[in-house]
Amino acid sequence: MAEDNAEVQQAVKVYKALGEPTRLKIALLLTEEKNLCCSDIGSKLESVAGSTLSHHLKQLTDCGLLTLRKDGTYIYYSVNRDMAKKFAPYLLA
Amino acid sequence: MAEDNAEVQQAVKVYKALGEPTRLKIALLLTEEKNLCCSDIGSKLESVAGSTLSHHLKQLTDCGLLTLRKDGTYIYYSVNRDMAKKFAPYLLA
DNA sequence: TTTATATTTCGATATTTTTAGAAGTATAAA
DNA sequence: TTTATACTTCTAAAAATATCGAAATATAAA
Repeated sequence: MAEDNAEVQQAVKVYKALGEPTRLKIALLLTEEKNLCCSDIGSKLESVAGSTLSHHLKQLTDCGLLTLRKDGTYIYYSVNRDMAKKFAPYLLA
Repeated sequence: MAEDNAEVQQAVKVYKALGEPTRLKIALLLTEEKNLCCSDIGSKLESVAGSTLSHHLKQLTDCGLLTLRKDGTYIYYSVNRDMAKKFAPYLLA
């Protein structure tokens, strides 16, 4: 299949990441306010275990939608706007 | 949560639909060539059972990404370009 | 009316995903 | 060094999803 290339696989990953309510909310939170850390995000969601949140953030980061910056024990996340623009501009609207 | 509204739920559905390889390929096929029917699509994919294909098409239709037109025993599918533009312009690129 | 074709629904299984608690790692603060 | 905080990894269970074959439905063709 012609479409079966690396870019399509990345698109699948991005859409899979966004196709889950908690993760979409995280992505939306991070378009409103950049540089939130894991626990900031956790406090803005309702009852998500830290380990669960960690998995979600990993998935969003692995697909390229989020970038991170480490500072001490904190990890600050932001949205990669180019990725959002390309695959999901709805996030930025 | 402020983001927990109907539009976000629709976005989740759309992204969930696109976050699976076969369904993303179907969506891409239909942006290249509109008005394909279920069996046309099946013949362009590798080994997907008709019943499976039917489920995928239902999911893509239910989220609003595809429209359909019935003609006899055939059902012709097309991409809803406004939806694609809003949520996943990558499809149209 | 019988037969064929296109698609859906049902029933069941296999796989993937989500979730969370416990334990682990890493950095910072006391 | 001890203690605390931030986050990750491990393990395991529960929930959701994908898949298919068989049966069902619907329309068209013979």
